[in-house]
Amino acid sequence: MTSSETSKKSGDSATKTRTGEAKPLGARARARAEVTAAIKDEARRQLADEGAAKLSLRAVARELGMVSSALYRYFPSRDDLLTALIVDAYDSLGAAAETAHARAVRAEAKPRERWVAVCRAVREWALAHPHEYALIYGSPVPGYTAPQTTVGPASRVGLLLITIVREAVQGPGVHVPRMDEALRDEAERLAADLAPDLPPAVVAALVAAWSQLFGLVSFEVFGQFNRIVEDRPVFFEHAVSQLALGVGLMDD
Amino acid sequence: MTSSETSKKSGDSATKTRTGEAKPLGARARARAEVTAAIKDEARRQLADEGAAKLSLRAVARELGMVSSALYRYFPSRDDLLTALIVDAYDSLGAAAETAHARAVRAEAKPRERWVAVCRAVREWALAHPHEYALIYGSPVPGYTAPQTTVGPASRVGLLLITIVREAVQGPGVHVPRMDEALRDEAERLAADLAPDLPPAVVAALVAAWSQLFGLVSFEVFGQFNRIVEDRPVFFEHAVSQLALGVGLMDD
DNA sequence: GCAAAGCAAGAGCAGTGCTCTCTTTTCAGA
DNA sequence: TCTGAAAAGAGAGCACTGCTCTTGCTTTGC
Repeated sequence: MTSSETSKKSGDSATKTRTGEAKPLGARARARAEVTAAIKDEARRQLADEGAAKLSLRAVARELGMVSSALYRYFPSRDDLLTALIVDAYDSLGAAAETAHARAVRAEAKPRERWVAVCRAVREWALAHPHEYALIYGSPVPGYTAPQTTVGPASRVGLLLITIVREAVQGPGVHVPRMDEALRDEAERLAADLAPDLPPAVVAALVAAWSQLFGLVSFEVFGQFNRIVEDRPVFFEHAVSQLALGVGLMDD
Repeated sequence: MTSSETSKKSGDSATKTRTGEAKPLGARARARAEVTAAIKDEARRQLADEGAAKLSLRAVARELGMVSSALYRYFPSRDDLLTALIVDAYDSLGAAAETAHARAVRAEAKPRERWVAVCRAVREWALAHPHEYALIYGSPVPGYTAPQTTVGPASRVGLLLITIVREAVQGPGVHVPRMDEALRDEAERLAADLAPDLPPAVVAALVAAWSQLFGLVSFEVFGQFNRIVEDRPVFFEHAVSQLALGVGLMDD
């Protein structure tokens, strides 16, 4: 079954040689990409079914009709598979947030509405993919080593929030929040690193709001709101709307 | 303290004679309590070393010089051991927070200072016990079933925050935050469940702040602030101080 | 004193991550 | 076009895991 598939893949790739385009990505590389994707898909399926703890390389291989040792040609360890899923999850969440933002921009929504739209997208993605969410915002699963590959995708939501505030500054303006004297140095450092064009107090509030957004989402996804908060969407929207106020996004 | 709790599963409530007098807990029950505690201690040690994913019943038994099957007399499964550790972690965190609160009260600190003191205690406990923190506020580890035993200890920090605000109401008073019309029903439900004597808008803000506090702590403990926030204590204190403002705790 | 319950030990089952060897398939350079 | 290297799959095997079952031994309550 697997052998027939592989041979089929290599067979239809022969048609491609005719075009001879710049980087035709040979049949072998093509097959490798497909198998890699299939492994990740199946792993994601098991992840959604049972959670990261129960994800088993052998079970993935079994389901794909290959022997477990073959899988190690694609991912050198279970943790590497998990890392790949983590990167994909960050990308998926980031894309969802960016799509929501783009839609809000297209609808000419006010800054605060854009903020809420992005937060809502984060929440809905998390509820739709709870185990993937747990992978990236829950306890660090492997022996705790966040590879460098994750830092880019991981920051997409944060960058989006910065963008919203930045555009608000150029528009109707933001109300710069009050800030303790003790925070000055740290706030200036944060602003220099993340958004030199924004007031330090705003950047500091932004970072705090960023983590607090995921506090709200995590509590809902991880069940901490069970038997406490009933109307979760309304509660969430109100909370993130207050968060927007905290970073200085006014109504107009 | 937890000895009566731990024995509830095996149902050794034979200690209650018809007199109902508290029995001095025979040698066997005593040994059982000691072994149970030793198992949990060793498990906690391994938890701190390697994290929940690597916690192994066999390794715990090996370290204690007993055979793995013997351990099942005390905990019917690995998940039950984890559940016991979860309950203990909630209790430990709750105790740390309550101690900090009591100290602040004794020092006649103002409500907002009490709030900050409790938040600081939560953060410091989490940084001191990252893996135990991950157990209770990270991804749900087992097949996701939070037993009823956990709800009591789990709410200690939340109750403490409510207490602080309640006492502030009786003192210099709180500034009731603005609230959307859409949130009214939910806020009233929350207030009825959690603190009927407080304004619904305050209770809703309280629940949000509660989750946001753990968002801040989780981001720090789980490494999301790495290479972003440098002066973590100052940043944290400022953020939770703003949180206190959000629930209406004024300076005086 | 005795039956019942509690407990430790050991064997064993099914499953896991991972490594090693061996064979087959594919691809690129002479 | 042929050939040798690289890539891939198959299978056996190691050390480990959670968990169950059976076998003896000890403590306990009547």
